[in-house]
Amino acid sequence: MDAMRITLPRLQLTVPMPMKIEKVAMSPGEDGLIGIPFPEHSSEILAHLNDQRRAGLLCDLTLTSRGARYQTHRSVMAAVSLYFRRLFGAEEGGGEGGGGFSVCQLDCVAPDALDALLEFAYTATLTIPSSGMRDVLRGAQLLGIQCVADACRDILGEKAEAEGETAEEQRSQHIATENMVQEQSRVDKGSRRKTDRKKVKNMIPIYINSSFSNPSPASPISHPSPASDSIRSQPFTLPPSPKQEELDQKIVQNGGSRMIREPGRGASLNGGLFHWLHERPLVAHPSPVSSLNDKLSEDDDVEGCGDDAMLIGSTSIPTSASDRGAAATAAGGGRKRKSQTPQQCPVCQKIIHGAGKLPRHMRTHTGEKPFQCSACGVRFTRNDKLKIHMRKHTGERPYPCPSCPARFLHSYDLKNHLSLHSGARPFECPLCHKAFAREDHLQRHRKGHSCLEPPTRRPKRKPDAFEDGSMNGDGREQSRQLEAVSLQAHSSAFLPRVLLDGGSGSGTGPPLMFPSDIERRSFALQTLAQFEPRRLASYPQLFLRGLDLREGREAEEEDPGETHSPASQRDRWADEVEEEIGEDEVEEEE
DNA sequence: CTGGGGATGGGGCCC
DNA sequence: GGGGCCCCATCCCCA
Repeated sequence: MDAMRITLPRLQLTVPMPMKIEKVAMSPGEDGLIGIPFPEHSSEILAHLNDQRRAGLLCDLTLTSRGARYQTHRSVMAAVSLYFRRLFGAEEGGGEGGGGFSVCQLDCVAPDALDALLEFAYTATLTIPSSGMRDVLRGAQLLGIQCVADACRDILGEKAEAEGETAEEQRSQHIATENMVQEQSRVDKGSRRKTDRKKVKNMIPIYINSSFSNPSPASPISHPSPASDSIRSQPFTLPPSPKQEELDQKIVQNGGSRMIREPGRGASLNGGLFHWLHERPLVAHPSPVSSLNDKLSEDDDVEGCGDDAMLIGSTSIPTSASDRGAAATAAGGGRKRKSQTPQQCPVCQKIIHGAGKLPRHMRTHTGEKPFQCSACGVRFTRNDKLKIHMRKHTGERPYPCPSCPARFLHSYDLKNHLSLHSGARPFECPLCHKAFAREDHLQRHRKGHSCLEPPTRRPKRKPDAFEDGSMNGDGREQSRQLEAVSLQAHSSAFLPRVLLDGGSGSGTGPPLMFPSDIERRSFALQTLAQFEPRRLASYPQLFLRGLDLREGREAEEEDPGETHSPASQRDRWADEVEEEIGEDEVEEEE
């Protein structure tokens, strides 16, 4: 249900839409200047630049590496790379602030690595073969792309090694960089045509301790504004700029066809792909509808499906929803399901249960907040939420604690509070046995990386304890055995196994990923599948794994028969870990 | 990292 | 069927 939370923070639908801007401006109590954030602006700019790069539009820089050519934009490269900043004199206090380079030969950076770094520059996504990690690290160091270099070192376990560099070494490397930049600059100023053929053979590996930060900071993937979408929908029909024509001619003169390499194409696909998403994925732009779907998928991954790619899921909506409801009823949740006609949202196709609930749901799309607090002007999408909000002004706290003077605004606050009195912590981590009073705290605990310490409360299982019949296999004993699965199982129990296996270092293994990027990759894959299937075709393994991964999560989270009782959750988690054990044992036998 | 408060969106029941 | 009210799950934010 929350699979997309990381990449899809709650949409601020009231802001980007022009008709809502007026509402914002008219909000009482907001005199003077107003700030209207467009959180998707930076990502859209980057995406447009990437489109231009792929189309060869407005490119004013060609990078070459061992025969491969990559068209790019100097401004982007200067924003990403300290090396290019200095090369172009674009660094703060720099010289002419632009330079006149058109071709830069970087034979010291492997083509695939350069390709990956370029892709990173335009998408904030680093996609490289795991076998090419060192090349990328080397390239990132050479070009002064610090965040990529740091990530590669982390992955390669060379953090300490890199940090162990002496200041003297870094100084010498820094000087080498300066010399390299100066040399490149001097020659290039002399003859731009000569630059095409010039080989920078004396590039010295450098470590630039820059403070580069991602040019596209994490921003919520929110719906694009209609205006931006209309722009995006227009094909690129602009004629090449004179500079572009010159550049193209130059490329032809140099005997090289224009080469916009796609990441991961060709030989680089041999090994297991390492796909690392830096910040948010920028592989493509979702349409407004799909954005809304994505937004909805925060809560219901299957239900919010309006695009063709997800039609299968869409057709299953009514069944799924009704089944879930029926299952909830059958599970003895308490409330009897009222016979009512579900309504389907025309925007996201989501099935809304309950008569009269569709308008309420639609406001989540439009951003309309018709209910305004007369005291502070805050607006709400729902009247009942405003009513609760008004309690803050009236001081009404209708939920008193029977055990103490505390009173609460919400019934669930009281419920949480009561658990403090009772000391009840019904939500226990099946692995470290840490107990929580609130389910969401346990979920947070499981999702985070806090659950990494080896279990200490219970002894390790005996090797054959389960087989010799001395154990009855009940849940408690099973839990003890689960603890013996080891730290790896502990940390991996809630991660798709393929991801962890990817860390084996094998070049042919599955992709290695950071756990926190699971959802991001999943989203990126889906977006890629929807908007750039051609590129996705280059990632067969990645695509399949991504979908498997996502389906796995959905299967886990969309189980129509699941209940949210602590006991049932423990059972499910125990099952997960049990499967983990089974897999481990199979591996041991092998 | 955890505990706690608050916000948000969906579903059930009722009028 | 529309809407109010309530409960619930989940998330975010802050200390």
